[in-house]
Amino acid sequence: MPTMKDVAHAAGVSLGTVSNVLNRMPSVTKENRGKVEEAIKRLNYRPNSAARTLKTNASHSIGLIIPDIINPFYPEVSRGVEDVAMRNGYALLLCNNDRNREKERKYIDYLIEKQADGIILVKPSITPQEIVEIQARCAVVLVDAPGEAEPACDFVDVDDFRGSLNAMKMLCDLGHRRIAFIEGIASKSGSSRHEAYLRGLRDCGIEVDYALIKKGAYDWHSGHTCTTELLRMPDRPTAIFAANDLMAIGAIKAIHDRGLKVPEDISVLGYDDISMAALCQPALTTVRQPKYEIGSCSANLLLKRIAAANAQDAYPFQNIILETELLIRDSVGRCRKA
Amino acid sequence: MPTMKDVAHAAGVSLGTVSNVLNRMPSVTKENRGKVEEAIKRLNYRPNSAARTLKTNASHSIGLIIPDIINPFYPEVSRGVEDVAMRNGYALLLCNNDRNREKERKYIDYLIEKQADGIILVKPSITPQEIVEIQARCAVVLVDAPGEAEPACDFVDVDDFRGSLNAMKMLCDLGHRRIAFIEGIASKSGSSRHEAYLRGLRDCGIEVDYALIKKGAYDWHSGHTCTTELLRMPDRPTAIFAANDLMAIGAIKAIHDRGLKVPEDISVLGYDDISMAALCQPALTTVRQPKYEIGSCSANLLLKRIAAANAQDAYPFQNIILETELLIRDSVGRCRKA
DNA sequence: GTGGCCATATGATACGTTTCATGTAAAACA
DNA sequence: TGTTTTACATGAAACGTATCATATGGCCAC
Repeated sequence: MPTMKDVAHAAGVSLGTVSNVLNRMPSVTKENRGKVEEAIKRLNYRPNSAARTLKTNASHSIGLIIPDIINPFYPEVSRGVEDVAMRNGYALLLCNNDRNREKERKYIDYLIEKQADGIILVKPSITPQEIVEIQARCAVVLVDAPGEAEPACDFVDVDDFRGSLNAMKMLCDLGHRRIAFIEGIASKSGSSRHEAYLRGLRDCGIEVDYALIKKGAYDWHSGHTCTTELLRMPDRPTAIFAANDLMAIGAIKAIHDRGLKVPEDISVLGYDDISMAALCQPALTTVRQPKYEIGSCSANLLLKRIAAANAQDAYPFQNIILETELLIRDSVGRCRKA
Repeated sequence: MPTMKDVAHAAGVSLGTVSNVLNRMPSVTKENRGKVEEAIKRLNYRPNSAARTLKTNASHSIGLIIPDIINPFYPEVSRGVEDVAMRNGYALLLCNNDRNREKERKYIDYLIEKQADGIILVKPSITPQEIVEIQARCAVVLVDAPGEAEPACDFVDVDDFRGSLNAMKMLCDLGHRRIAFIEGIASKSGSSRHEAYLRGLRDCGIEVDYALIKKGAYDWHSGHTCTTELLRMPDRPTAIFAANDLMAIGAIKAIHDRGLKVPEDISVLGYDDISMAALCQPALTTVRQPKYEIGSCSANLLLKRIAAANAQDAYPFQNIILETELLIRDSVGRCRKA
């Protein structure tokens, strides 16, 4: 592979001049610039980014650590990240940690070793203490981080409480009084939805029936089994709020299996708006999370932080809260039960 | 950040010894190894992979260029790639080209500049000539490449012809004679499915009715509109074979919109087995593509090629054809029309 | 014609590794 | 004991780039 030295020789100029041409420095005569550009083309020269990284201490790549790209929530998030990264000349290193603490640690170390300029950590399980250590080495943005001990860090979150409360209000407005909740695995966003469920009931003057709260696991299957249990109740719910779409779709399936209809017999409300939500039968009424924006905002935040770090100016950590949107489709209807 | 030199100094040994410890060379005494390891821990030293890449000419990272991670087909593919890559100490650089020739070129150049050891190109649109040029710089594996001029390259494909033919046979065996086909955008895999459709009809002695062949675009919407047209025909089909699941789901929706039932009135057959296929109503009978395996096989092939290149031994290009699987669910039934 | 100034070009140096030729001391042998 | 072999350890050199102090030459003012 040809190097800058080869280019310099071929163009009859010095190494420094080639460097100046490559880095768009103004102090190069038209003539030399032309000679260098010609030589680059002729030799088919490509810069070696490893050498550049070694010298400048900037790899122009960022890492994205997510639970699992197969989870229908994350492709859009990662696309948002990638678009912003690439638009700014940054490459994206993708890592799936399967919500496994150890894998997460390993990936972080790996990205640091790869000289990533920054890392976006989605649903991190590491401790605030560890985050501080990482920040000493590269920029960090947290997405949907556990809230208990919010560390000094940039982060992006979704206002799940507001989104869920809003959805609950709609259910109540449609006359539903017996509303079940299928929750997910414990997490900040999960507990926000749970709290909003309780608060929503209270706001409407409905007493909580804890038998209507079921523990799911964010997957289709648990939505199905939880719903089957709910349907066996003597006084079954007229609406089900599932903490994510996958469980909501499982719920619809369980309702159909029982020979009942959605939304005529039971209304089903989801959360997330994964692509399948619009296509299932009936189309799922759900709370849309701004998935792409989660990714693009995180990436923007990260790039700003990287730029600040390079310029040695520390500005305060930012905290972006994105809003949800209630998407009214076909799976929720007015309560028919007098 | 501490460097190897700092470690060497702290441990009271030479640079070479530290390097030998880091690279697991056997020729280091237990004593020195211990001293070095202690120093590494104490200083919290991390290797600088940019320097290593510069020296060894191996970045231990590979690129994956796909159309779009949001397309439900690709998350699993990319997960397959990532698992294999990471298991072998390679990082994954993810790029979405939106099936745009220019973006594809740009990403390839970018990956080469980043010193990627290899690139997996999914549905590439570049020319065989260009592929040869890239191969001079790094390993390449092609997935679902246009077949017209198969270049000298490793590649992974799916036997779409066989998979589709098999599915067509099932439709015929169930008594269907008027079978419609909704095709996708022209591509190798697309035309295989089309050919298998024609061949399947011929094998069963059914004459082709070109009015039953509609041009879709692999998206939900085109499946819906094509089907709506088909349903308006005086002698409408009893089965629809869509070239992918998204269009099949659109077809089901169109059929429902018309007040008809799947599979009682019309059978619908998909292709791909995206995650939503199992969850839609009725669950979609479809031809499963081994998506994860497409990714993992490609990555394995690529790593082998990289290893061979490093060892200077050129072995013949490999050509892996993966098989599909017919998944019989609920959207296809026996033909009711006497 | 001289001195000073600006614009541009030069090339040595350093970044953090790996590698390899060379050095050293202990072990093995005669 | 003296010589050869073995086992490790050493540190200089090189990978391809960016940077910066220094050099060069053209231009202007006096």
